Formats: sequence, structure tokens, C-alpha cells
Amino acid sequence: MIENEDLCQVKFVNQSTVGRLRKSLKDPQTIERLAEIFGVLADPTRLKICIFLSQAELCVCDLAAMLNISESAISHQLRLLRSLRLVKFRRDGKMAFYALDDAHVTALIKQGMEHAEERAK
Amino acid sequence: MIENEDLCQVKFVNQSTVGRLRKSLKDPQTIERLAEIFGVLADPTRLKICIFLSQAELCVCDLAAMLNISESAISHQLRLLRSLRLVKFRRDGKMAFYALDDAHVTALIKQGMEHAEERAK
DNA sequence: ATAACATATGAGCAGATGTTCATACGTTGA
DNA sequence: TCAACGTATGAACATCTGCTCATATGTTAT
Repeated sequence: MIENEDLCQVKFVNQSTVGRLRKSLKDPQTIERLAEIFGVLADPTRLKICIFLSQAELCVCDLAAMLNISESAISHQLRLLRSLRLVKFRRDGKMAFYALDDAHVTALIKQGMEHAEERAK
Repeated sequence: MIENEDLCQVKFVNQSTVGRLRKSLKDPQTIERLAEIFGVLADPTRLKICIFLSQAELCVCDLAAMLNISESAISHQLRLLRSLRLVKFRRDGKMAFYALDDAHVTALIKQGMEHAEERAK
């Protein structure tokens, strides 16, 4: 018996299953990045921003108006999205236009929507 | 000009686009639920729990051992997953066996993994 | 130049979140 | 009946998070 200290004494789930699953888990960095992406979409404000930016290129003040939130708050969120390279942006004079730059995010939102819509809760 | 107070004066994005996007946004409850699911997967511990439970039925102590975390912490997280009806569980004597009970979550993890794995960052 | 404007950013704050610790509950075997 | 065990849960705590407010930066028009 190896590495068995923490496993409960009565074992129904066979040990090989536990060992197999343990090994199949991706490395910590990948898990971290995965959690990170989900974290981006876990905030309603940021989620809405991503939804909008997946459909059109928009400026900060448009987003602020659409979400009924301060431009500062939007700018902070966009800064986060920029740091994760999830959006691309383009300056045109005073304005800054943002758009989503990660197809996976769009796919995640679409996928998640199926879950969200089928729940009356 | 209707509902134009907050939109910036210089408009390049035409107003109809903003209006159209605004209307296309799902209702607040759906957005909330969507953000909620992503929130579940936004924590590394909970994410790993979901990954494991999508592959096998496991008890609390197995999860605790696999994730190298206290059984209490696992139990708290499982409580959350239960409240969101994302897991089903079955008692057998002293043990409690959990398994994932939402196919969408599995799909989300799979989808997200594609994003996470293609980033060296 | 300077005023108005769109955006960016740092500090600070309130609320949310995840873990630990102590303890309780229900089951099993002696 | 009682001790050991697996699990559950409430409270407390430290950390994280998202917003606001004040202020800064860069651009445009006068």
C-alpha cells in the first residue's frame, strides 16, 4: 500500500481509479489558467462586457451606457481583459475601441448559456 | 434622439448597433445564472473537484486525499455544489459518494481546457 | 493655450469568498 | 453503550474582488 495515509479505511472506490484520476489531472498551471478564464466570466459586469464585445467593437462610454455603470468601472474591467489578452483594442483620437480577441471565450459563453437557460431554479 | 444621455458625443459605432446589442442581451436572471456557473469553476479547488467528479463517483475523503486539502474544506465545497444541484450524492453507511450531475459543466470544462492549453502565457 | 472630453489608473472601501477550527451528527463495530 | 470514523456545519479569519472617487493622460476644438 503506497500513498494511502489520507484515504479512508473502508475503500469502495478502488484505489486504481483514484490513482488514475490523480494522474490524468492536468498540471497546476493549466488548471490555474482554466480557473482564471472561468473567473473572468464569473462576474456579471465582465460577462456582459464580453458578450457585447463578442458581437461588436465598442468604446468605453458605449459599454458604460449599455451596462449602466461608470466609465471608470468599465475601464478597470477592460484593463483586466487586456492584461489577459482576451480583447484587442484600437485607439482613434480620444476614443478607444475594444473587441473580443479570443474565440474560446465566445464558445464558453455559448456553451454556458445552454446551461443557464435550461434552469428555472 | 432617444436614450442618448450617456453615450459619448462623437459616435462612430452607430446607434442601432448599440440598441440591437442591448436588446439581444438575455434577461438579468439568465446572466446571473451564467455568471454563477462560471463562478463555480473559477476556484481551482472546486474546478478540480468538478473534473474528478465528472469522471468517477468519489467520497469526501478520497477527494480530500486527491486534492491534498482538508475534508472539511471539501465538504463545504460539495455543499455549494449540492445547493446548485450540480452534483448528485448517495449515502452508503458512513460514506457519502458524490458525482457530477450536470452535463453542461463537463462540456464547459472541456471547452475551457482548449483555451487553457493553448496558452503558454 | 486652454477648455472640454474620452479614457486610464491608483488608493481606499465594503462586500464576497475560501479555508481552518471546533464541534455536531449519524453509522459501525467492539 | 461507547469509541472510532466519515461527514456536515457554523463561526471566525484573512484574502480577494469590484466599485467609487480623485486625479492623471492624451486628444480635439475653440
